[in-house]
Amino acid sequence: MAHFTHHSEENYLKTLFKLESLKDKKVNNMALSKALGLNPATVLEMVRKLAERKMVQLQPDKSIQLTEKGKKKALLTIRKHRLWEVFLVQKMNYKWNEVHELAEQLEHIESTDLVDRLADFLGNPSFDPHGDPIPDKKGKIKTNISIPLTKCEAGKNYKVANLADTSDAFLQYLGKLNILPGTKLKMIEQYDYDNSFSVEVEKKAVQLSEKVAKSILVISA
Amino acid sequence: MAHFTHHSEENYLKTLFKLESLKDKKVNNMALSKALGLNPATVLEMVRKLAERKMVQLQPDKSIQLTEKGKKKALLTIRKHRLWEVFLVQKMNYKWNEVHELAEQLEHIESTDLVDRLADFLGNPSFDPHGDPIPDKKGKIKTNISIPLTKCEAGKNYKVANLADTSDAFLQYLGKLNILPGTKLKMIEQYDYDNSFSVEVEKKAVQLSEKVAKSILVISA
DNA sequence: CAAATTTATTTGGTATACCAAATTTTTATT
DNA sequence: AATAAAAATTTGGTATACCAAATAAATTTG
Repeated sequence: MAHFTHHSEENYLKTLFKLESLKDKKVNNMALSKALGLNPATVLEMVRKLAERKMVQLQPDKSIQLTEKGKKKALLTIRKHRLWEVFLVQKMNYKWNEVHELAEQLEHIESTDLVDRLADFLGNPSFDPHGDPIPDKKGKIKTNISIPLTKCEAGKNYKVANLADTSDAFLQYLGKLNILPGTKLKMIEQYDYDNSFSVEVEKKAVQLSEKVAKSILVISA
Repeated sequence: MAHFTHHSEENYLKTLFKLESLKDKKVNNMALSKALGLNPATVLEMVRKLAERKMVQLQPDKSIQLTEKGKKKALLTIRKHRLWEVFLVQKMNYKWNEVHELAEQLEHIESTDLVDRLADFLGNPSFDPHGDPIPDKKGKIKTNISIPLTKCEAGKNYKVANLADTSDAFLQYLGKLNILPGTKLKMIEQYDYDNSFSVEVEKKAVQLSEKVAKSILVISA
């Protein structure tokens, strides 16, 4: 019985990794607690255990930093999560917005071998259904720093790097909007109403649904 | 965070179900403890909780019996386990004897919907890679009481009911041995040496490898 | 049937992972 | 710098799921 020994460890590391890479702001106990939805006392206790296990380092200024070991484990957990998401969408016919909870469970299955086989089975995808990149076996994320349009900041300029959906229908639709790999665009804003986006392409405003936006991968420009 | 609330519950119920259906001997605390590999004190404690949850009933003679509710949950857990085993063998290319541990983890994923989709994805198989029957969505096991030859008792007579492997190669091989659905045979013994079997078919002894035997499903005769 | 053995049960602990309510420390803010 | 606010930390608990060792009850057996 594989005693879920460090089942929650993966959640802490994953969350920590996301917080670290999100902003360049240092991660403190409060931020981590909020992100995990747990009591700060609990989180502090756990972080100390993670420090004993050399997964994180508690800096003198009380910020929490992943060690290389911790970062690697975080990335491998993210890999598992995202591959299972691809599986759920591609093979189990879930919609991309329905899979998070289930992937959250599946990511804790302990077997790197299974994950690698799963990756092969799925055709070694580089992106999950949300457009987020999937780390490789060694925990390396494609240095391809492209992000889906859904994660862009208003007012900034980007260049289309890649498309997560390569179906004809999608490509033709984008073609009509004059969007293709290489196109320069500027994020205007996201509308709360339907989560759609407004972007500027060749001096003209274009409306993009969330579904479309998440499949357009861009890099800063 | 789905607190694995009754993660171990499934193990207890599953094990209990297997013990109950194995022999018609009643299941006591000792037997269950041994089967689970846990301390009797632990098991007693847990069984009492299961009784509170109406999953089992503690009989006056101290035997432990599954309620209908408990039996159903046990069967649904077994369903999950066996479907994941099929997935691991058919899609992840594991060998049938390598999948138990992993299925043990996967069976605890909470989502009946996923299990049903998985079943569809796998073509709604009736047997797992070991030849054990897979309960349906409602927890019903095919009343088809056939068991793989690997589970037969020496000296008893059986009739071939079904084949778990329907590949041409397998059918042709069996054909040469004069074994096909309907054939009557008698189990002689299993050899520890290579786990192969000796059975009597039409008064002649026939040697069957474990691999072959597990795909031959029989009923008592 | 009484002793021996096996089961069941109780008791006192452990580890993990949580929380709420202080309290202390740090960081603003005026 | 003094105070207010925020963050960190401590303290005392909880629930789950385990265990070992002691005791009690039931069963077997000579």
